[in-house]
Amino acid sequence: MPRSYPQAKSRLEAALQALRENHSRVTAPRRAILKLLTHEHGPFTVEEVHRRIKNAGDVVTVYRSLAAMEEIRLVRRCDFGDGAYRYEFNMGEHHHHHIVCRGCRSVKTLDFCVADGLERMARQLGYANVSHALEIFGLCRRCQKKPLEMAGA
Amino acid sequence: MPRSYPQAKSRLEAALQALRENHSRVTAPRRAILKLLTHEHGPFTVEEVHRRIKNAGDVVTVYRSLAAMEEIRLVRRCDFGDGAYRYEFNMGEHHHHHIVCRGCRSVKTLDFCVADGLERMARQLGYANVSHALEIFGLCRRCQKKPLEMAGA
DNA sequence: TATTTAATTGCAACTTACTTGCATTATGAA
DNA sequence: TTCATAATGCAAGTAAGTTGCAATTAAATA
Ligand SMILES: [Mn+2]
Ligand SMILES: [Mn+2]
Ligand SMILES: [Zn+2]
Ligand SMILES: [Zn+2]
Repeated sequence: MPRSYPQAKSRLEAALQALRENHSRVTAPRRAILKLLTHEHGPFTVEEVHRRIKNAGDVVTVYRSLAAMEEIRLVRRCDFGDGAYRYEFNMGEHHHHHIVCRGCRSVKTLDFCVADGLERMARQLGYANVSHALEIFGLCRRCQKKPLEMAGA
Repeated sequence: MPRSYPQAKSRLEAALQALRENHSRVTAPRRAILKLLTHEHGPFTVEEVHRRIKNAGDVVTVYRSLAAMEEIRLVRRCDFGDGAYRYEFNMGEHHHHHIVCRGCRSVKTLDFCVADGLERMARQLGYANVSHALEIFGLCRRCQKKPLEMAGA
């Protein structure tokens, strides 16, 4: 059971407010999606969000809602390279990176970034609008003990 | 016109040899694929490889060939997050990273890595088989001058 | 060189994550 | 309450990539 965030409720309220301020509307599916994202550790795939929520509506709604939330910077999308994007709540907080288990897809957060220097370098080379994607992959302890097929290695 | 690599011919020969040593077979499609990858700067999508090569056979063959070559470490796959994997020749060389233009998908190579420390950290946390993915994104100078739709921003 | 084995290919069908069009519903501003 | 328009649901469409299988062919071996 993932532990819920402290301040989850106020984060939820702030997120709903941000929706309103962006000419978006607060609907039952969006409320449910944001409740999950603010209360539990992600990131989550669209399918996971949809599965875990009552009132999330159609999957298409989850796709569209998360895309809209990304636009207005309520959530971040990340790519673990396994064919499904994942979303996590991030409302203006500093970005971070993950160690992702290739077996169970569990995630450890790395709360700092080593790519600032690279971004600066890219800007010096003339690039605008610079960003980066960084994920660490490995097999977690638990998955190392399981037979390989289960661990997905 | 991309400039061709020095030593391209011997790299190609070495690659074909590596295929043989791995109980793989040297076929016309594979020869053509490796000729492209050793002679021109990548990385390339499967579609690009297929389009630019006579004798590359069916696209499925390109998919399967590149997958096989990745298995035996002749090529590396990278993910620019735009829906199509890309492959570049890399036969035991040190890995590197890229600055990728979000407009034209042109690539600048960064011949060093800043994630070694993170990998070490992951191993200390108990992860095995650690690796990472890192790409820098931006809009290159040329694309900054184009209208936004063209630049894909 | 001829034989044999197993890797590779081509084709068509399939999967999967995600997108789009459109008619209907419902939010929230006026 | 009215009303403009944002969001939704459903169905259909994309697009990258995978898979099954029969036919082909590289290359090991006789
Ligand atoms: Mn995170
Ligand atoms: Mn490269
Ligand atoms: Zn694990
Ligand atoms: Zn560009």
